[in-house]
Amino acid sequence: MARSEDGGDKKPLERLGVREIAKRVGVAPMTVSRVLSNPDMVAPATRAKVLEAIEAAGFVPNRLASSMKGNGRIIGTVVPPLINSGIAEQVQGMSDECQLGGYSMLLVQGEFTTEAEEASIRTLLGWRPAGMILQSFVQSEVARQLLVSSGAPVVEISEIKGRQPIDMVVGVSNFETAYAMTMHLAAKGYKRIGFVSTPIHGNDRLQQRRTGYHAALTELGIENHASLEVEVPITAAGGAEALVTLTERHADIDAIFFSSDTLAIGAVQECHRRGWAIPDRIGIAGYGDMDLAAQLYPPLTTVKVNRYEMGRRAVRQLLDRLGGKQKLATITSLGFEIVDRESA
Amino acid sequence: MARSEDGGDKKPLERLGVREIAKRVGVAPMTVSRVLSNPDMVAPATRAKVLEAIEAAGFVPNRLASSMKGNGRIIGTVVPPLINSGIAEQVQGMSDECQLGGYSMLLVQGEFTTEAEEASIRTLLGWRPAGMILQSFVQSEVARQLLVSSGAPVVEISEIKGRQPIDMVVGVSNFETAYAMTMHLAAKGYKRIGFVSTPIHGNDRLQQRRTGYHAALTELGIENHASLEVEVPITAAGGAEALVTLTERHADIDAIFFSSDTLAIGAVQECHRRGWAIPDRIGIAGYGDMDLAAQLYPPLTTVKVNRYEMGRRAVRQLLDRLGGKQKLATITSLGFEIVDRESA
DNA sequence: TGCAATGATGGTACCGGAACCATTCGATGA
DNA sequence: TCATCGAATGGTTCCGGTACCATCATTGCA
Repeated sequence: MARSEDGGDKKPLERLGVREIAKRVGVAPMTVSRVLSNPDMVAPATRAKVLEAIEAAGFVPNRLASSMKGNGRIIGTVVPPLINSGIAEQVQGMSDECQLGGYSMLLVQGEFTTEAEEASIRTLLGWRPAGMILQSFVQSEVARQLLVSSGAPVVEISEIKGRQPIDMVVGVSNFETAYAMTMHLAAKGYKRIGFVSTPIHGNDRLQQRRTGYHAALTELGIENHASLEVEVPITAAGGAEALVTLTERHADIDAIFFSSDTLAIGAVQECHRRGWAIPDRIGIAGYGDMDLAAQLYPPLTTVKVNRYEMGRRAVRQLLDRLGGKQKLATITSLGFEIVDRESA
Repeated sequence: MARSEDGGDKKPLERLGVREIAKRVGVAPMTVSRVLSNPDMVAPATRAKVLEAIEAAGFVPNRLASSMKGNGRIIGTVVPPLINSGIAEQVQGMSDECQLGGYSMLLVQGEFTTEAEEASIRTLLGWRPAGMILQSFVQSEVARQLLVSSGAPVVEISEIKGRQPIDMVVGVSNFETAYAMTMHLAAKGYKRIGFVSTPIHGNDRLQQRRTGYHAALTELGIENHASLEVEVPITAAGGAEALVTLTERHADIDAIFFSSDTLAIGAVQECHRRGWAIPDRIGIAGYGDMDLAAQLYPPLTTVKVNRYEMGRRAVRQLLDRLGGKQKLATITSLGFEIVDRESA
């Protein structure tokens, strides 16, 4: 395709750089650089020649080098296991928005232990990202310090209220959502409502959801019983197991609010297995409104939170800040919706 | 926490580098660099002092700089939308393995159009990754050329057979899996078996699955009818829709093989809605064995492919190559399993 | 006609680790 | 006692794009 006219063209290794291209065209390296980042500063004729040479040589500019001059184009992010419901959508949203803004996304898997979190953040900072997006609040004080002194903007996707954010926050009020769903269930006539979640410890979101559930019950004049709450792994099997546990503990339980659709769907399957009618025998509510929720039989009543949008927004915040559009720390609360379907 | 003893310590910006650390400790920059990458070459006493200074200053070495010297620590990957079933697990596997090997993962969203693919690969190459992992075969000839001349090892996670791979391949034989499942359904007594997939065009995997389905039917002495095949979007609703379409077209259809569990699950829900007994009225088979498949009511017969492992293996191949353990192009075929449950 | 303003382009240093080679020094052996 | 060797450490340069400033050529306007 690219024919070799002058001696050194014959597809050498990847030993190409602006200097090499410049030499071939007969201009200065700076001019080539300008064609790449500020095309308007270069005369059309020159620009065309440079672009042609770039094309012919299959030259791909080294972003590492330009990043070193301070124009980082990496958005770093630490996420919990992608398999968890909702995270994938969120990452998708982040990725899409990154690409739109011309940034690349560096993805680091983060556990929730303090030291793992710190390690993840160290790794990220090593790449001198233009900005960072973190799931839930940063626990480690050291990591917090590192982030602040890095000077890069940070978005925490998390619970809206609570701890002091490092910089910006995007999220929903998990308290509100859970409160609203619990009240919704009560309004539908359910008297004894259980609450099932994945392990709560160290997870702001879940803590807030449980608190919201508690607050609603209290407001309804219902006493909170720890025996109405269960923690299970985030799998369909976990949901089924929780249903079994709770109905064994309380024969009169008439509704269960699951902190994740995955769990709720598992519970619905368990009901089918037992021949229990939903919502007559027991009402089931989920959280997340994943794709399957609406298609489920019976359709799942759930809290709809737009995780994709959450991811997009987080990146947008970052890019706006980088673009100098806003200086201040911001907290963006996305709305939510109680999707009332037939399962409760 | 870190107290400032000598004048210049008081947490300046992020203007730290090996040179600065070296100055503070009273050694040469090279020594600091060695502490970071070849600690054994530095005397324990010196090393300790350097580490202490690093710790105190909150210094995080700049990986961009070291990457420029040829020790890239980025594994780049282009993936289809994460929301698609299975991809999330796979990315998880890749990510875990990357971290184990001390690499960071750059994630680029890739569409399946030729130009989008090319753009994604260009972006990736800009970061001079140590290796790359691509989903399905690369279509664009230009992109292919770029990849080859980049000199970095490439793993395509795709269909095992077929096109000439760029370098290494990890995957399963989609032909085999679909062939096996179709034969399995026939062995269970199903006579008229439909095939539902997401859009096949440009997707090697799906093409091979369909071919496997065709081959099995042919071997069974059954003629292939295009009317037994439907393409729908990869959602539960799509699966339900496909079930409707096929049963309307062929009243005598007695089993449907879905190319994704998500579709199959949607179809199962549709059956519940219609009060159709599974597998008596119709048999349903999926592909992927996602978490929910086993918990579904009735449990879903499906093809189990370990996507997580696939991701892990892909990265492992890359790292082995980088470590010089193997030189040749390899094709790794992972096994699969027909999980016979009650839905068919 | 002359000189400042504008636009296009070139030269060079720099970002921050690390490869490469040089140097220092104490220990060992003949 | 001195040559030899290896371990520890230092000095310099380079990777490749680009910020910064300098240099021209051209144009506008007093």
